[in-house]
Amino acid sequence: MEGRSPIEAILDAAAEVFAAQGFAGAKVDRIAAKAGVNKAGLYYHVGDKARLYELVLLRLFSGVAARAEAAVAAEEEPRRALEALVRSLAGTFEENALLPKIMAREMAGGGKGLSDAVMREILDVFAVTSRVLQQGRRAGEFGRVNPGVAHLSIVGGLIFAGLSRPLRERAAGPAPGKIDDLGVSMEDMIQHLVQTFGRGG
Amino acid sequence: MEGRSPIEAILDAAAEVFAAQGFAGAKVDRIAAKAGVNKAGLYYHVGDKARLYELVLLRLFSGVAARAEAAVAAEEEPRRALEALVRSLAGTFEENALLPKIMAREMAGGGKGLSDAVMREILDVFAVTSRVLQQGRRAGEFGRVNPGVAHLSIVGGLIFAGLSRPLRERAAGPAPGKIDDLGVSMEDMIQHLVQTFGRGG
DNA sequence: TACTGTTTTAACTGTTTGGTTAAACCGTAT
DNA sequence: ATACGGTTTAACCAAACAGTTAAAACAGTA
Repeated sequence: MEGRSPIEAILDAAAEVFAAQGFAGAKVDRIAAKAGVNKAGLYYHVGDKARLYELVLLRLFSGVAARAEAAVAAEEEPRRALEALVRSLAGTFEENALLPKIMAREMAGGGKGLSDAVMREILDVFAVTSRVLQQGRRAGEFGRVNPGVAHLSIVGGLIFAGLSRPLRERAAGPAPGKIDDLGVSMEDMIQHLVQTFGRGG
Repeated sequence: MEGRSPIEAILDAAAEVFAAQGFAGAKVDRIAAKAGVNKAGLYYHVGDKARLYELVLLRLFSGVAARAEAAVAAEEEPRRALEALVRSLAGTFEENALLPKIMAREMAGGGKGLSDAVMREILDVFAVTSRVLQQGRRAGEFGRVNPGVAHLSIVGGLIFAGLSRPLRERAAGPAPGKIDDLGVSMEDMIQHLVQTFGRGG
């Protein structure tokens, strides 16, 4: 917690606490302490708790669609584009594990805390999925699939797989060298999704 | 809120509030008010907030596996058994929409609030999926699929589809007669899952 | 050094919250 | 009547909490 600006430190700390405890469970004092600033400093730099949450969400979600878009654009073949999309999303969710957590919490709450900007980002991701599937179908390589179903399956599957990992590890018991808890790795999930939607329906 | 026992009224109210607001966001006074009892009465009948939450979870999760089990047992043919399983789970999640919400929140929190009993129930559901797939493969009707991948896809897909509905409706805008928000109905999702895992990989 | 604007901080405030208490209430058996 | 278990309730409490304040520390700069 040294080189970054205080705002960045605050947003990082806040994202962690919001993800782990939820909005109501997150205590401003705790976030400030984790960020290494005084609570009053937090209010000075960022604003109140609601604004802090909004900024955290924006930071977490912004760029997800662009990243997926770029990954897809780098591929010509539809099947490769689909795989690039799935891997991009999986990478996003894995590198920034706080995003799925906060997303899950928000969805449980009906998405009341999602600003229009965040909603737009989410829709942009869906647009990428939709386009990839459409191009694949036009090229005669993919079957006819409802793009909404595909998108929900891909995003839902990846998020659910990531979030359920602690549960699966717990269920597997204290097995010392066990690599893939309960026999499911993220790679398994990715390949399943690519195969499912990269083939006909 | 008349015929039921006060405990049932309390647990019902608590489930709603916990699902909508999370554990920290749920206020005991609000739950008591919603249940039509005094806060002290709530403590008298149930206990403190943690115990209340535990009871709510037990009530929500218990029977899910048994119901799926029964649905599956009623079918002979593997493909029908798979469909029965998926429909049973979809029914459970739809009739009791609080379950996916609380589940999502728990997973975001690493499942720290899930008692061993609840974990066992979750594992029992997985066992049903696993068995159905195994029987289908033995009968030569299903392809080789990682049962963990299948289970995560089915449960994750159904839960994610259900939870994302408010978001999709919001994204679709105030369209008066629109039936299936953003073109995805639960039936679409079910049929996709049944087809995906009821065929070879 | 003195001045100015920014950043940091300890201390404080008003409210909300989980949880308790002691008294009142109620049906019923004596 | 009254004594008694189970139940309900208003009032209360201490701790936790989001948010504020006013003063101090700091950084630049003339």
